[in-house]
Amino acid sequence: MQSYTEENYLKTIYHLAEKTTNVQTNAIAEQMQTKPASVTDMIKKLADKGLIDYIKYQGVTLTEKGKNTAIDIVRKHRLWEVFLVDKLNFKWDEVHDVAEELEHIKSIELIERLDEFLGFPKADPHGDPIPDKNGRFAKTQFIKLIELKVGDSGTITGVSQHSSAFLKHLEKLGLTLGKQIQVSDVTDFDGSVEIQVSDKQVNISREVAKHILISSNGKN
Amino acid sequence: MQSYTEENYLKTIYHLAEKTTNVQTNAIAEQMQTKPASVTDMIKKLADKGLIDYIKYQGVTLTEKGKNTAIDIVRKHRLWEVFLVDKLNFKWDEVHDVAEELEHIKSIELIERLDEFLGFPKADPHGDPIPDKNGRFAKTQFIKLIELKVGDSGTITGVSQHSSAFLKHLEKLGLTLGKQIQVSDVTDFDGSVEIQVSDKQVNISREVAKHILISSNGKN
DNA sequence: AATAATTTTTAGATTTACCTAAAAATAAAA
DNA sequence: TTTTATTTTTAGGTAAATCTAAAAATTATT
Ligand SMILES: [Mn+2]
Ligand SMILES: [Mn+2]
Ligand SMILES: [Mn+2]
Ligand SMILES: [Mn+2]
Repeated sequence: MQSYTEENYLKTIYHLAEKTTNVQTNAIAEQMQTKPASVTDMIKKLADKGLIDYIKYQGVTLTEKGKNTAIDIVRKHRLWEVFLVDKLNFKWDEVHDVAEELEHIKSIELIERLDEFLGFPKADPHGDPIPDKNGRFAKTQFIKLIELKVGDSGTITGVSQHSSAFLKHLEKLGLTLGKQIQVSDVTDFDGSVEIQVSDKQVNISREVAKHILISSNGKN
Repeated sequence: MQSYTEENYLKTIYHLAEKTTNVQTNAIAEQMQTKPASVTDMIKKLADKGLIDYIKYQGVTLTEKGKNTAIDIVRKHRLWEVFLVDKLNFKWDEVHDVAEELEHIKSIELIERLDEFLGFPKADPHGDPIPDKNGRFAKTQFIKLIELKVGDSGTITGVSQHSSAFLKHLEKLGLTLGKQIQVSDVTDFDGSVEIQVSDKQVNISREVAKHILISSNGKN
């Protein structure tokens, strides 16, 4: 059984490992909003418990056991987010912090029944995949909106940025999950992208376009 | 903002204060499954924070602020229990431990929306009243089943014992919340009570009858 | 290869929530 | 009203998770 804090470290390491192979002390510290010295302390403990492999000065990697634990927390986090949006009518930019707390509730039965109650969802309100109870993810095929060419179309199925500011911005532009879009122009000057959504033309910056994930349904 | 532990102390003190006016250190220790010395430490802290009034060797009482905090936790606990039973199909004897964890999730918005989602319930799965968001309880008029005379009838609206063993026993006898009952006999020998429920006759011990709460609907 | 910069670890403290054992206060019994 | 029993508090310590400041290891730059 892991403490609340240990669980958060494992989850952080898991997410960092999605980007870089070798997860470093400073990166963990930044993500956890703590100091590198504290991270070193916790890293030793997690290594002692067999949850991570650790060589001094060389960063850490999750063991099988550690990875399973992390995935389980990710599963809980995302299921709770679905609950908050689908059942309690929270907006997609309001759910993360509450889910950060709910993900630590320790009851297998609870999460099984919640999963069923929600209809075994495959993705959370941000399009992130929800692993099943065995830790398996349905594999998804995303492409960044920025990579689409003029004329390409697709469906918004995820975002790779979860800040409230970003999500509210998308909401305002009508760019929500499930929306059908088509790229109508790419501005030479600043690389901003003009897209067609629900019969409207909207212009989004390169920065925004980078963080919208599209499941492509055909090029032109 | 209180810690998880502080919240549990406040809730324990609140519940003990329902029974005795002056809540003693040993009683708190027993309830919290900890040692009196630890209770003294925490009591000092809560007094410093203005959540309880404390005179050395004289026990404690909740301040207005402390009482409000405690009631808020009771509210959350009971709402989550309703959620678990009504939405996730838990049985009434399975919800308490999970609710003990859920009650500490800190989000006013969450509990407001949960309350609404559940249809603003007035009682939890054990018949315990749920305070509204201002901490006010709908006043209820219970009488213990043991106090009924032969011929008296009423509706089961609560239990004053929450152990899984007791609740499962009632379940097996068909004595669940909302059931209409009538006392048909009281045995001289052991004081056990014979009651009529859903066209069946069941015999329950004095001990069981003491912990079933009835909203009386007329004597005979 | 030597020096400088960066990253990571150790050393030594702090805070929270516990504990045991012993002392002090209060309550009950003789 | 002493004596005894019970309750409560203090004294002193432990473990988890954090911190700052300084030392050590690694990596990058001349
Ligand atoms: Mn999230
Ligand atoms: Mn998410
Ligand atoms: Mn309960
Ligand atoms: Mn209850």
